[in-house]
Amino acid sequence: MAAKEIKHVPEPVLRRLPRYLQILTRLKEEGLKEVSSTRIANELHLDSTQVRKDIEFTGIIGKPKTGFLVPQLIHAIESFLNWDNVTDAFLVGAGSLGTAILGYPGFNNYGINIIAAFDSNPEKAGGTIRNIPIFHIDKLPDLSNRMHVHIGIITVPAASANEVAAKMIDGGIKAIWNFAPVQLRVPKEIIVENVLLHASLSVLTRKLGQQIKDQK
Amino acid sequence: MAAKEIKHVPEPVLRRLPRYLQILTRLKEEGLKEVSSTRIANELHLDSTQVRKDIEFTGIIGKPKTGFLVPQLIHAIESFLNWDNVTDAFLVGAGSLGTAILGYPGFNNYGINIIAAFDSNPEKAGGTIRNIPIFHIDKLPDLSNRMHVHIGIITVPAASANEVAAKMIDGGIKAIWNFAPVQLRVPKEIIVENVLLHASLSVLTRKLGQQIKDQK
DNA sequence: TAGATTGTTAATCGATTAACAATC
DNA sequence: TAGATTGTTAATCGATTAACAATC
Repeated sequence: MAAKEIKHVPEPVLRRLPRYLQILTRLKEEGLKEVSSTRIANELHLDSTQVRKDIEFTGIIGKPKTGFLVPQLIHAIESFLNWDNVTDAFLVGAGSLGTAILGYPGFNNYGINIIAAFDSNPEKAGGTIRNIPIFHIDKLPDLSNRMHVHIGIITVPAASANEVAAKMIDGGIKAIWNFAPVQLRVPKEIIVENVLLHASLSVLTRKLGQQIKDQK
Repeated sequence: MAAKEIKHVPEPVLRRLPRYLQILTRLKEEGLKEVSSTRIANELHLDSTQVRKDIEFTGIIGKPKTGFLVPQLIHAIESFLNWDNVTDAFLVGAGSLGTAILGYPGFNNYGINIIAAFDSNPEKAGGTIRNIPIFHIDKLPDLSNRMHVHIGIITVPAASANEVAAKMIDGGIKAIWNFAPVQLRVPKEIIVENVLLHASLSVLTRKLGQQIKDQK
């Protein structure tokens, strides 16, 4: 008997699931009990087959003619993304972006809980931002190891991002959410998810530039 | 004679180009004059053929054996992304995320210049954040039309994002950079680029959850 | 020259979309 | 029942990667 097959989940699927969740949460509030893949697909301008295939990854089975049970589907997606057990995280870089992320109340719904922030500026250490304590960056490895923190968030300038990543890895951090526009050099077992705002802007500015050019 | 063929540029290409730019800028500072696709590919863990193909879109021709001229390549990518002429933008939602984006000095390098911010809170109107004036959201359509602003940035909560988008479109805005975790309902000629932080987190939390599970 | 690198065509890979029998 | 929807296989599409002659 073969071990339970763990099917590889394509990243595009992982990126669509929270979008389904957003729709589902809204529909649940509206009192809807069941939803079809067609409905979800229409709201997001996707193909219904794609939605069904994505949902299949979560292990949920639908019913012909009616679709999927909304609460069940919500629970399945949340559990699939590991959002049902919230993981502690450290944030490094208490500048404006870091402060914004510390202040965002919603991340607990997305599976992470920021319990401390760090900065290289000694004047910031000792203070708090929205009740989250700030420490000097040098304390990170030790604190991280002692508290078994697994997620690190990098919101420092590009020039110091790799240095910060090294300290995180020292501290036993396993996954890095990186907002700095640089390629992090880390061992391959470290999970890195980049939020590259410049890459996002490039899509927007190029398309806009082309549209304006086309009109001429 | 056929009109000059405008080849479709795949989005993945547009997202990689600014990453090349980041490497190139660094190498230029280090005094490097020429760079090969192999070099760029290695730094970003990509395939060199892919890098060459991406560069081909910008119209730059390299030289066998030596590669591409660094300053020429930088200029070509910037011009391709329309980053050489900076476009004015309005930001709506002067909360923590909005403030962080207003405070980020680097966006001018990425082709946009935020000239005003808006908020629904009348107490914020009249003030400034980092020298950028804040107005009440109701003023947006008129101001936008008069100043010919083409880019709008949405940093309001999900619940009000569509309302804001409607006001932007009223104001003649053509491209929206959306940070709210909702699907915007806009006419198809409006360019929307989403920064979905929850989608990014889903990739991270799922991978981390799996890694931890695999170790058991 | 010898060898590294380009530009480009062909092959592969993976994700999306189409088609359709099974089901409630 | 009739008809909408599921689950799944097959076809298509598009992006990535491999191969290689041309070039400096």
